[in-house]
Amino acid sequence: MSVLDNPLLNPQQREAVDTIEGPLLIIAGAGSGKTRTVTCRIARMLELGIPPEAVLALTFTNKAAREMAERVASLIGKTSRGLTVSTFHAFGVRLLRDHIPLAGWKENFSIYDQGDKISLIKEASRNLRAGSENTDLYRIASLFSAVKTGRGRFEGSDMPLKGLYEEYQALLKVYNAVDFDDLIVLPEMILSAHSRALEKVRDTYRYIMVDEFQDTSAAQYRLLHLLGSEHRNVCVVGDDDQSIYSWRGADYHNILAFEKDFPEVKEIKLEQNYRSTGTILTAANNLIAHNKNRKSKELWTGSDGGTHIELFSPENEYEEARYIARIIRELSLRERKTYHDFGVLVRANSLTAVIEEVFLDEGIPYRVSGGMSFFQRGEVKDIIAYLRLLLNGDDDINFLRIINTPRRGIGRTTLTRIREESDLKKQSLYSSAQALVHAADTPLDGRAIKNLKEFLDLLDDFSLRIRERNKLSETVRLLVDRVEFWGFLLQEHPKNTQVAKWKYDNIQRFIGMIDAWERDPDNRRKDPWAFLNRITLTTQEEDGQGEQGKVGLMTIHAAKGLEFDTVFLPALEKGILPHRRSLEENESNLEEERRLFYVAITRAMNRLFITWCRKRRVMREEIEAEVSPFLEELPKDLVMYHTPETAAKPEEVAALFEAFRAARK
DNA sequence: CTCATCACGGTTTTT
DNA sequence: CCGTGATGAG
Repeated sequence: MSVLDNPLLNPQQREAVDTIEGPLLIIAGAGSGKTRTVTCRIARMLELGIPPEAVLALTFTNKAAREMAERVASLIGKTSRGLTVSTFHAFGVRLLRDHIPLAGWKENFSIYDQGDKISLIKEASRNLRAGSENTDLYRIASLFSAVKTGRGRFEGSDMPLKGLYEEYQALLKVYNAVDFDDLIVLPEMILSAHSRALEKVRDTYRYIMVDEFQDTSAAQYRLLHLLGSEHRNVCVVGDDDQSIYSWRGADYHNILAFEKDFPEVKEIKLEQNYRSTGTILTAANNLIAHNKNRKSKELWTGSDGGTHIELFSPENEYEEARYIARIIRELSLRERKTYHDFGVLVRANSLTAVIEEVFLDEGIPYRVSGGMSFFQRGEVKDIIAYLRLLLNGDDDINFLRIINTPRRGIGRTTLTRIREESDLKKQSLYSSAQALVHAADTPLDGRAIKNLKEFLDLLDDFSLRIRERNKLSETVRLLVDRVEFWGFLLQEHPKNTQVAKWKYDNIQRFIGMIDAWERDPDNRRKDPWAFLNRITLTTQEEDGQGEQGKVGLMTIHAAKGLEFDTVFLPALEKGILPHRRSLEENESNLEEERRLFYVAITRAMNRLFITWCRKRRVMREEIEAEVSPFLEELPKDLVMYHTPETAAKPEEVAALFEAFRAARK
């Protein structure tokens, strides 16, 4: 039986699935069965005999990539080896693995994440003796990113930044490291300049598919164009109304560029929504109609009606959280919903704190996604830093991170000496440290030499172990023991063994993850370098098991692509959604903020609860909160103001709960 | 060189 | 209110 016979496909979807050759643009509204269409299309390709190696599917997040691979596998009944489903960035790594020497880097390069990038900018600034200009490093980092990807210039900003950027770039190269932007920009550069490499890549990936196309950046588009303009079998899927990553360079104008660069493109619109009630969909349609810049599109649904959107304005954020908790409990009792039917979506990570507190207090199980990733926790990053350094001795940033972690008596003076040597000889800190330890006229005192030598011997020892291809998880376990990390954690948290324990557990968990990765039969490349790159590109925590049956608490951004029976949107306040800082940055961000609201609404299948507080505690003070102006853009007849009286009283809830418990026995 | 104390700020969103 | 970074004493 062919994929095309799948009864779940509507005519538009089927046409998309059956259009394999030539450029294809699928405008897929929220909840329009996009994933099904895309995965069926891949299955169709394989069915037609296209070898999996020739198919490249690019997604935006790791999670999306994993899900797509899984769904394709379940469609064709086996894991399709050879199929490439990856994020743009991971694909960039793959290209660089083969070709980076062409750009002047060595093959064992390190990838620097946001944190490393900030450290590197600090380092560059120190080198230039630019003084500790406490200008916002965060902003500098994003300006550098804009410049590198070709969507920003230094004009208009302060002049010293250009020098700083050049130093930053030079350091990256010396450290044999690349940042996230390089993962896109370097492949583009290499492939543009080396036609043989380009031809090889083009011949390999003859069918390309891009999911969440509205989230691609200009640089990513250029890379895509490079890969696909020859064979033109490029299919992009997106929804301009769900473009919410412009701050990161995403540019939904790529949709227009695509139409221009591939004029023979076939366009298919998926406008039937299978997710939400008529009420929710109408509200979403009315809201998004306020945006001027969009491709016209109107979602419709076969199902009608649905309950009103419920509004409520609690006194403060605690009352708001308790209100949400109460509704969740009521609905799970009355309507037999399970906890994972509920999603609480917020604009900013900081808004989750109070809700977590109350959920914890009221015994509502929840899971938070987004926020700091496991791999970015300090103690885990420390261990990762060891590994990075062991694989790439030029990596000064990671050298600096661990040279005195755990404390080994190497301080500022010694470090300054090593830096001087390194500046003088133009070599890495590691090499300079080696040189200073063994030099006859070393400026270091005996104690420093001894400590430093111990550290270097440790590095040499473990670098050998890694090269000998010992089991990585065992090697890391040994390393953690050897540097006495547990003792270090205890020393760092003298008053709080709990915290030390927690951090140590994280490290054990990390080792467990390495172990699992080494055992995974689906991994083709098992070298430590591949592992490190993988986790550097995994900033969002992978949804592990044990997450079933919990309320989803996350940012709106993190909720994209998900759906919930019931959605809560707390803090729908002026200054939060639309976010003040977003508007301060650029007035025109208002439309993106509205899209954010749109994405949030369209996550809901059946019910939507919107709340805003009268007062809210921000930092130290309590401020008067105001309702978001977006709320007025929802049709009045679809909303209903929820007064506490209409809700169940606590006694009633208790009674229901008792009945529920009795029923289970 | 390490430890303690103090001041400060809280990052919108993530590969 | 809590965690991080700078600064100064031992």
